[in-house]
This record gives sequence, C-alpha cells and structure tokens, in this order.
Amino acid sequence: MRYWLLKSEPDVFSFADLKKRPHKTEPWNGVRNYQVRNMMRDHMAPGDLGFFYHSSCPQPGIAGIVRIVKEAYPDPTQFDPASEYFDSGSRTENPRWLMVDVKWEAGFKTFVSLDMLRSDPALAGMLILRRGNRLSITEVTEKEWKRICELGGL
DNA sequence: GCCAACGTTGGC
DNA sequence: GCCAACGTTGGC
Repeated sequence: MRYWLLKSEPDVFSFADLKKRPHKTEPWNGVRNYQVRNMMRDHMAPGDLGFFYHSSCPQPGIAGIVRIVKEAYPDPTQFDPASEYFDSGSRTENPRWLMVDVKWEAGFKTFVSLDMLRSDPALAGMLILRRGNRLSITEVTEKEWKRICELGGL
C-alpha cells in the first residue's frame, strides 16, 4: 500500500466538496499528464491513502485524507467535446487518459499549510516542495505521511 | 531526433 | 499580474 498527495484547486473542487458527494466519493478526472497517468495505472491501488492538497489559492496546503477506492479506468471526459478535458486524439478502443475514484476519509483537525510543510525539516525531501514541480499527483513516503498526520492533529 | 516556441502550473 | 519551471508541439 502506498501514500499519495493529490492537488486540486479548491475553487474548482475542494476537500469540503468531496465530503458532500454521494458516498463521499468522486472520480479524479482531468489528469492530462503522462507521468501522472502512468502512476495511477501502474502504482495506485484501491486501499491506498492520499492527502488532499489545495493549490492555486490564498492558503495552499493539506486539508485532509482521501482513500483510493477504484483502480485506474478510462476518463470519460476525454471523449466529451463539451468538456474542457476533451482530447480529440484519444480513441474509445484505446483510451489515452485514466482516472481513479477517491473517497473522503478524514479531515485534519489543523489545516497543514504549505508554510508548515516547508518549515519542517523532516519533510524537506517532499516532491511537492521542489521548485518547478508540476505533477498533480506525487507519492509520499510513510515517514512523511506519519509526520504530516501529526501536524494535522490526527 | 533536435530545439525553439508556446502553454500551463502554481506560489507569491 | 508576474515569473520560473517544465511539458508539449511542430517545423526541420
């Protein structure tokens, strides 16, 4: 079992939005990066846990925990011309883009801000803190996972 | 296969 | 709105 960090812009879809969904579950659609797609396909599995990270917003940081509840499967938005995620180069018989389903698992007692992540020496190696990192999903080590859960009050 | 141009991400 | 970083595109 692995640990992940998933970025989302809270204006578009927030951790609170996820909690309000039926079964607190939502397909993680819109991934259009090959590295991230491959990671979902090859390394993510139901049961894995992830941090829900708010990006591109006044207060970037981690709001809580989600669980991966469905393995990678074709993202239907790639075939929908009305969708902003439409990809005319993708074929139904060989879908280019995949998604997983995630479920709201637990909210942090304390929001773990980007500042808190940066200022903790135990987290200095995190991919999310690297300059220029643009992957919307990154893997988190078990040590990092436990430390961040402490910071979040869990 | 190279690489310049362009687009996107995301913190500030 | 700025800008650094990096992925993608497309001409050659």
